[in-house]
Amino acid sequence: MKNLEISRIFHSIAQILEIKGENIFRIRAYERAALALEGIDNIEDYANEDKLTDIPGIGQDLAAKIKEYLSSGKISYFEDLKEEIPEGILELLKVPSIGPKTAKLLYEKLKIKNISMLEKFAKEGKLLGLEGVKEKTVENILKGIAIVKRGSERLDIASACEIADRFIKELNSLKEVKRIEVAGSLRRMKETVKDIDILAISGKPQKVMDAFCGCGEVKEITAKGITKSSVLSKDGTQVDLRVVKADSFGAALMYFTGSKSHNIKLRTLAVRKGWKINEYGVFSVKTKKCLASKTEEEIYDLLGMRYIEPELREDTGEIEAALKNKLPKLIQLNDIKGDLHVHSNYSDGKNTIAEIAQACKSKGYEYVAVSDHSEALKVAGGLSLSDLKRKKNEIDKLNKKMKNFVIFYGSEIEIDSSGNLDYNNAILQEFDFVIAAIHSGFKQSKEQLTRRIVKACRNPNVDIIAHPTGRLWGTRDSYELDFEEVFKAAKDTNTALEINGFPNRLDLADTLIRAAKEKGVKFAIDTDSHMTEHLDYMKFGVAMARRGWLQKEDVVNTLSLKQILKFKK
DNA sequence: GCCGTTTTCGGCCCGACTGTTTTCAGTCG
Repeated sequence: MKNLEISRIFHSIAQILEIKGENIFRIRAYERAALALEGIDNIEDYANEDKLTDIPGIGQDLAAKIKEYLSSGKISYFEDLKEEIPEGILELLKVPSIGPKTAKLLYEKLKIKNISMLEKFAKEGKLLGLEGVKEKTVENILKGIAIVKRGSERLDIASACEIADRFIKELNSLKEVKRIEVAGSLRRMKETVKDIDILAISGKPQKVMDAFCGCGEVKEITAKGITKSSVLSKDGTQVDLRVVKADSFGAALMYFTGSKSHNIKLRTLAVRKGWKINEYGVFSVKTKKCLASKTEEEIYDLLGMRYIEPELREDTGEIEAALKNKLPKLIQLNDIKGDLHVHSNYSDGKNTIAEIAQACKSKGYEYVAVSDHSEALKVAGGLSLSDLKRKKNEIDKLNKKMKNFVIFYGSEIEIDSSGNLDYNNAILQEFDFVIAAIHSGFKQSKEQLTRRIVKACRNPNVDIIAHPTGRLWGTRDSYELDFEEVFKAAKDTNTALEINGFPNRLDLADTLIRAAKEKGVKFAIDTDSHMTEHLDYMKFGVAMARRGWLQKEDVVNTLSLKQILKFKK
């Protein structure tokens, strides 16, 4: 992903400039641009159409640097900067409690160039002579190094939800807590999160803070104040709690939900109107009077815009859309009428088809497609032709017994290395739903992988492409695809692209969903369940769809039983 | 370095907590 490579370089440039003590606004411009680029998956399209400066935060200068990187793989300005400040010093900034000023001090006074040198110096007491450094600072640096060493992996959304729930449950039992909510990137439902933010209402913040820091889940307290504290949970996740009064809950929730760039843009808009936004409310600069604070709705309303759902708050056009009253009406969990990608014990799933059907029915669904692996995927118990026959018979029998619910006979079919499907067309025609997927040959070229998926779309029996980019969080990166080609093929052949709700997949990614939607592609939100408990992952799939600005109409499994029969090929 | 209902210059979001100071700079979100 070129956009992420450039984003990282801009971020590094900002850090080097900060160490050099350059103009803070120039530094912010690089940081802002780095953030903006994270959300642009088709940066080459912007460059080719000469539209780079359409991206907020990208002007003439940065556009030229992006073009330079796309054509040469380098940004000469960055190469020059690295001559001045060794790149290794940026490593020091990863240590919590070390920022640019400290990094500069460590490099200039002691020639410390990396974390292992820093650890050695700290343990030998050699940092103590430095200006403003005493025992406590050294202690914090060593703690910080321990945190970096433990690894900075981001938490998957499901684990983060579990940790947050445990804290919230414990705090909610206090009579001093009037209300408590998750905020931060978890409320925005980002695929992975770095830390967990929790916001509470209470008139007795000190009591709440004491309870929070004393939670059974807490391993270490990193900061404890009257209204704000940070702890590390037993599994090493940072959890922040902020306590405010009921009057400022809306403003605090907004501030604490972010994203940072969303907040900055709102605050900038407010400044132009002679207002100031902080976590306590919107205030008139002149009269100091509070104009709105209790709910998020009244704040957005005051700013002259529609309420913006948390999943959209990334400063990728949602504020402009809200001002023009052009926000989409986002899909909701209860719009979903069925799950089209579920594994049974015929392949590598745990439950019987009857159990799956019952669980789906009790969720209020009208249908489920039991789509086990195809024969080639032996490791996952892919079904032979005789298995298929047995499975079809069982489904037919169950369907005769079930009322107001239908089990579809489905399969998740292997796309082989040249784009052919595992079963022949005569067998494929038998299925109610065919989901095609790549599970091997990830290292092929972008062209080969694209051709495989496009070929699968063109097969008249294929209804859905499962987990289209194959990424597994923390294990495997996406394989490379020409998305323009894939989206076009999906649109032209009326093949839905899957949004896979399984927490370590969540694939397609939100930015790609949005790009595909603009090309007119339809989607299926599935769970890829391997046991009935996994059916709950639908909420994560729907969250990704919402982050991709999808409406009910964009998603095929919001269709009623009658309607979806018309969709499938 | 970006940006514009204060438009080509002169602004640029805002506050809590910590450690080391004795009023504040640095870090973080």
